Amino acid sequence: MALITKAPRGTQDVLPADSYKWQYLEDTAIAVAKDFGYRELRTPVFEHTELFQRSVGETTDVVQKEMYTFEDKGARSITLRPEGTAGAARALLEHSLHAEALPAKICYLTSCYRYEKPQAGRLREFHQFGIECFGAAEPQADAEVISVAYTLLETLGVTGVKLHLNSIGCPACRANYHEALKAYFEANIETLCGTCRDRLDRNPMRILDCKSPVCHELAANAPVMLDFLCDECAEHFEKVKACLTAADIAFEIDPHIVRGLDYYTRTVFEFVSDALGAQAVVCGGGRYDGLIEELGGPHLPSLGFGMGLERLLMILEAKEAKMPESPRPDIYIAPLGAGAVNACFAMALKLRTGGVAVETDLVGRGLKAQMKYADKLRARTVLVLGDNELEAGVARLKDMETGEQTEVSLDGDDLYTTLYNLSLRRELADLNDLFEAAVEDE
RNA sequence: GUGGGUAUAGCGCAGUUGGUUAGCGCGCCAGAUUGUGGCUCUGGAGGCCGAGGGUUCGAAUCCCUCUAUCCACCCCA
Repeated sequence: MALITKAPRGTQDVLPADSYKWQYLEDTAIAVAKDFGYRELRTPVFEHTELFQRSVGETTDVVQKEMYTFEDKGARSITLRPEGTAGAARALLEHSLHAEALPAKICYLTSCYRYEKPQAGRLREFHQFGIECFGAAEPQADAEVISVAYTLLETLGVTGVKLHLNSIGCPACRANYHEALKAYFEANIETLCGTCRDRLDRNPMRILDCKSPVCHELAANAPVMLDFLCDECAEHFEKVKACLTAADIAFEIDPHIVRGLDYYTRTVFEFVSDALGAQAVVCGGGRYDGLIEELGGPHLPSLGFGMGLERLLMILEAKEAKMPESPRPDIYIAPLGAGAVNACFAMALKLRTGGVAVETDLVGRGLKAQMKYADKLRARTVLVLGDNELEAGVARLKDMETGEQTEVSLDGDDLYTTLYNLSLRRELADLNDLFEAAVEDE
């Protein structure tokens, strides 16, 4: 296929047949965040390149090889955001949001861009829901942020997801640990696989995760980060765990979690799904107590998470979680004969203004074809309007599920009332379904 | 960046050791039913067989190159 009719590599269109699912995800995420006091922040798709170099970290893969960076016509180096936290932190400082009551709690829905090789659950343009809690040092903040992700997943009916938790300490205890880890692996350097020898300098903690059997065996006896935490970090971690336990949020300690962005400190966590293949992390986040200072702001201990929306949707579909139905017309109005066209148009407009979803003919189909079309659209009802009906002022409204026809008057609000009653009955039925589902869950 | 699989109609697929006009299912359009959908039947439209090059009398089929896509490594959401 010619390039001109092909979306760029690693990007996806959300088609009209699926967009309602995205609206559902986004609406639910924002609603849950709102209950926890997180208000939406919108930041630009692109930022100054330096922002990401400083916050994400010069040595990370994301900065070194995955950013979409270009020079604009004013000779500025610009980068499409590879993640959401940096822009949020920048906006916080630029508008002094931290000068208002602390903590500053924000959430966002953003597209992110990374030049990677696409595979299952990994795109070059992907979408994140995220939250950030700026200026909250207490362990309850860690638990709260985690509980937002937890609650969202619960609300969406996601199953098969586990919370993995770790603490990577502060820069001081982490340095000690890295030394111990390096010493351990260097003593066994001949046994390590090729990739792990490379990792030794850059990110020794990655070796713990290596799939090669030799490295795996070595890793089993390697020193564990949690043993190297300083007193403050250890205490903080204990309190986070206690807080989660008190709230019945299950977690498992996973000493292998290593966030790939430099700004993380202390608590790090991942929500891992069993439905995703190799890219199993649907949500990842943690604490970043040093980031705001790094960007020239005050000392402002903070934390947050990012949740991959494409991955989230993949899970919902794999697990066949309950989602709303795709939208459908309440009524299809079929004009019959040239004389009825304008009357149909006027009636459609009047109903639409009153909040009814109406479809009518735009392509000159015959009646039979219109019925088929209405069926395809899954219209709940059909009203045929021809000369007879217009003259009599009365038409028959057909219920497309039962085939039953009800007489309605065309003048006055008879039709509107009938449709209203139908939709009311429908809503009551939906409520009933919800109720029954809730009872089943008990 | 490294590896492996795949590429035929809008979608899902068949196409035998190379052989004449490339098929099937679903979907789309129309008719059977002159004012009523779903079921059935009939007909129709829709393809540079991913792109370029090569071998051959002849290529969807064999060879080479490229591209796209999927999966995995790596990395992360």
